[in-house]
Amino acid sequence: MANAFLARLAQAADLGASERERLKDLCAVRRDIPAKKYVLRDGDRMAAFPVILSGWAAQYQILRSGARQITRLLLPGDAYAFGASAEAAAIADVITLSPCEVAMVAHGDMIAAMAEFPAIAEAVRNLSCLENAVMASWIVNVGRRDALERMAHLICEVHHRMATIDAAKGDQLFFPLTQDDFADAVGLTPVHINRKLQQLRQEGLITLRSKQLTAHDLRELHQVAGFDSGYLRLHPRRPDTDQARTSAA
Amino acid sequence: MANAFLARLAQAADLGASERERLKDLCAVRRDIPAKKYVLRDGDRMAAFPVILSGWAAQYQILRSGARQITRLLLPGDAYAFGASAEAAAIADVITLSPCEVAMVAHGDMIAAMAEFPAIAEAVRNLSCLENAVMASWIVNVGRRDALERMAHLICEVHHRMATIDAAKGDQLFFPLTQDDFADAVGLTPVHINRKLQQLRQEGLITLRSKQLTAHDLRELHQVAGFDSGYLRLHPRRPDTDQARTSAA
DNA sequence: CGGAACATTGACGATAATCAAAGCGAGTGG
DNA sequence: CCACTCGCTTTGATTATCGTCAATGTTCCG
Repeated sequence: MANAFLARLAQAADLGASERERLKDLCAVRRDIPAKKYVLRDGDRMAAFPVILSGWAAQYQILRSGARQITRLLLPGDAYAFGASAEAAAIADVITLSPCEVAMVAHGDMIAAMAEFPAIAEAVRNLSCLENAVMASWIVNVGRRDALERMAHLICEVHHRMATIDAAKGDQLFFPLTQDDFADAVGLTPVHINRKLQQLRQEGLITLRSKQLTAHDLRELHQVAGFDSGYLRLHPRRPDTDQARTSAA
Repeated sequence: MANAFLARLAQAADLGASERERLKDLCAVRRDIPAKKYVLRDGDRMAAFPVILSGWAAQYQILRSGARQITRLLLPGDAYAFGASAEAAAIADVITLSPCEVAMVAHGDMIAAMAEFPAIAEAVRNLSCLENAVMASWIVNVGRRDALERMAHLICEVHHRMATIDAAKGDQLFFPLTQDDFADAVGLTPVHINRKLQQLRQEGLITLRSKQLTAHDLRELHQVAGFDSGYLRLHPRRPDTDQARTSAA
């Protein structure tokens, strides 16, 4: 499998051969990290930022009360705070949810690459915009959907993202979230997650066993979740509309 | 008052005179928009993105059920989706919450400015990182805090942000949110907002009348909210630590 | 003065949290 | 190879926060 990070950036902007070469070099330093281990601890002043090459990780916060809220899932190809200054980035904790292979990209190297190749800078900007869109959708999810919808929506999002990077076999995907993790991602309690998960199973929507999730009726799951994948597309309708226009003219 | 957008970018990176000149030119096209009017409708393919120069606006989403969730408050100096490609940005609705003066910055002009001045590109990247941090804190807010804490936290955030741009007179600030708006920002119902607002008043924490908010005990309000302004700082402790180090050496 | 938007109140209901205990399953060490 | 543990899942009973519905007040503005 090719470098997930490179693939991701290539989706976000048109990269030439030299851009690709350069990006490949950036991911030279790699680490293997087991599940449930820190990738990043709050307060780390980072000279390099982590890029997930395989596995799942999560960015989260812990409150005084001890409650945890996951604010972002990092799937293969995702990066934490790339491009931002080391100071601005030293905010969140990042933990692995499954064994992960992560690349540490030196901050200065990335800046240099962006300066040299405008296409890389553009890709980073677009990816950052996508990140924002995903976080906005999480706010909506947690703020305005009930338990079942929330869970269904997260599953839809994750399935779509995994499919985008060819990490889903049809309607099946690796889903390493513990019920506790799931709860912390959608702002519910593990107990409630458990009950609603049973409902999703009883309604024949999903199967989830030993970190393997199957969506039996994706159409219906989208319906339940109120899921619309539009916000996950980096170039909505660019190919079609452009074509449509030229053929119409 | 100087251009709020320029001031914002200047906070995010060190800008020279020429950078400032260029940025000033970018905000040439301005519009005055009354309260509760669209700044941007979903699907608008944007050749320019809006920058709020004065007033409050909000980015939001509406669900099938009709429920609305505000995903981001745009205060003076904030911009929507700057730097991102027009396609990637055409996702959300933006509406004014008070009368606003907004500048429309041409997308190509911004790209050009970033290409020409690395400091501007850096500022944009850092601001984008800040945006992310704020959205993450919203996810935490809506996901893991109860009604009173949520409301207190939003007030703290907004107060801090307004203070940063010199738009707060001490513990007083312009707060144009309707109780409906407030509800949609923190994922509650207007009725519940009303009741908890009374509690905040009874406990002597705030006064809120005719869009004017006063925080009588900011310390205590922070306490209630579990608010820590760290995530809103673009350059956490850069001045101090650098100084500390040089003096220690 | 009249109306519209916004704020407030009350009664009731529902979704999700809490508390506590028991079951299950995979990996470990004896 | 079997008991043992530890992390995770499941279940039940009870509670509480917040939502819903509906009516009444209030303020602002033309």
